[in-house]
Amino acid sequence: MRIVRVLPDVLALGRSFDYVVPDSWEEPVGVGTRIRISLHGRRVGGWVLEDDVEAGPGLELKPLAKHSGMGPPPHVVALAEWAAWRWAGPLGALLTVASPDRVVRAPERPAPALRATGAPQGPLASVAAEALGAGAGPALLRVPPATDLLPVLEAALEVTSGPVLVLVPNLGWAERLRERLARRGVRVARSWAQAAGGWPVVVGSRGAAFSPAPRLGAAVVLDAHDEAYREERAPRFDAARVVAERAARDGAPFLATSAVPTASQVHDWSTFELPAHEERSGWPRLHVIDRRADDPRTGLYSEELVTMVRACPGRVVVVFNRRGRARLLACGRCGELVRCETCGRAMAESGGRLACAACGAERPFLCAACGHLVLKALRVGVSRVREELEALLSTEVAEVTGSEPGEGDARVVVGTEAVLHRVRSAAMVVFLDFDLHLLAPRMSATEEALGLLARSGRLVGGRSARGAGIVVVQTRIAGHEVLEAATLGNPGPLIERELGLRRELSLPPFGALGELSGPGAGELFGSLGLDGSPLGGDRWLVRARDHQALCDRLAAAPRPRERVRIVVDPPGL
DNA sequence: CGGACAAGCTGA
DNA sequence: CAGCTTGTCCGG
Repeated sequence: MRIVRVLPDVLALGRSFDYVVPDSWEEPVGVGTRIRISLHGRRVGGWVLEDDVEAGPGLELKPLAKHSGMGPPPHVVALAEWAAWRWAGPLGALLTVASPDRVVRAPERPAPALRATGAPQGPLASVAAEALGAGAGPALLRVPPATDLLPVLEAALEVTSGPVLVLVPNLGWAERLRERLARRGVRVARSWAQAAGGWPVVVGSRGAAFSPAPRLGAAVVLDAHDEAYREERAPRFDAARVVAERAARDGAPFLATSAVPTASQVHDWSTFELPAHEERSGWPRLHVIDRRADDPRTGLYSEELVTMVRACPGRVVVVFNRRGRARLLACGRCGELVRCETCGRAMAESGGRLACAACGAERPFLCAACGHLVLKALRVGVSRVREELEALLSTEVAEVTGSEPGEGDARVVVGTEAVLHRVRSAAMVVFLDFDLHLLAPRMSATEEALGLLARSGRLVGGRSARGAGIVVVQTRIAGHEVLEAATLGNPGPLIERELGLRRELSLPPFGALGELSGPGAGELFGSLGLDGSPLGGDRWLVRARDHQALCDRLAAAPRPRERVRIVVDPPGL
């Protein structure tokens, strides 16, 4: 009698059960296989976690109820188990990421094919080849923002016959890259079944870290600093680090690229750089408008800026960060503004309810006019900027929001920093008030601010490129090191300084942090026996010497009855 | 998580 | 005491 250990896909359950594999089954069953079981009187899905388990004493085992096709192969299940430990979250959530959307009965094997040939040329390809070189360990290649990264992938394809796992921050980029590679004769997996079958290249976004590809030949993560690699649901894994771990397990070279790597990445991976002039030329031309002398009441638009925008022949993208501005809520159904019944002013969400900042009145989080429960934030800041710019420039100005797909055809578009993700190219990118970014009260503010300039560089192109545009920054801190780094096209000194600061404060990567929140946070914090401090409300910060210590404690501590949310490596700290 | 079952509350 | 809510337990 063959017994397997099964993890039900009921996340809150968080434990496994043993079942018998029916003799009549013909489909293959092994670690990772998707199955259905009857558990406590109901049918639920699950994964086989262990094969050939010893029968427990005196337990009447039930048979597996149904075969639901392939799941992640055993080495990916093991990787998911590691990630569940590393980010202190439920394994089932990671196995869901690692499983196909639809039932897959068999892998799709690639026909033996000729690979694209021709050794890649140029300085980028040669530094990438060096970084991928045998025995180098996890490598980080600093490349300026306006760089075509295809030579990096060609270099990776040179060192192995595959599979090469390539991660990019979003699906749009993934699809464009697949098409480009396919046009060059590279066989890129187009489905889960093909990845499982061992196609030579797999390109995907965050979830592809858990692709079913067999033992890797190489792994590449492009724009490794991008926050899109961080899963937003628990466990909040970092796909770039998952891929680094996976490559290490497979003995495959790992290469991350970034214009603005994080301090932790620079610390943990060996950094490779382009020749200084190459790096510099891939950063955009930067124009700083020093507003220190301006009357604070002149508002957001300096004379110099208005002149530059008027004179610009191409598309202008205006970035305005409305953080810290009053935000209005409106009903998602009837459009009624959410206002205080006592004093008539705008109310904001506070602890799941609506609160008036002016008079302190409180009421439930719903529309007073129609009772609808969905209230949406009005982008008041950006809307007003749009109107004001339109009046100033006497030209049409469009507002680009995070949710609407198109960028329209207006010459000038305005939006929050999300606009930099929606528009592909521009002649000019303007930051109306860059100080908001430079002074954000987060440890990672400087990294993020430089990241915005790098992203702008993708839109306008490198300073030495023909027809390249310009990035314009209005600020009262004109000598800020972030602006200097972008001007020189060298983030190195900034990152070194950041690392020094973090070393002094024992912040990551010199120590590990976790954030606990929710009603059970205090209880869990108490039972961990680790250093830390309350963050106010239900939130606690835990500190440990390293991830081994932090994650081992988190895995061993009993979970309190009440809910706790655990974020290992909380962003912004 | 969600079904089972027990204990607690209410109303006629 | 039926009928309903709320709480606790537990799954192979």
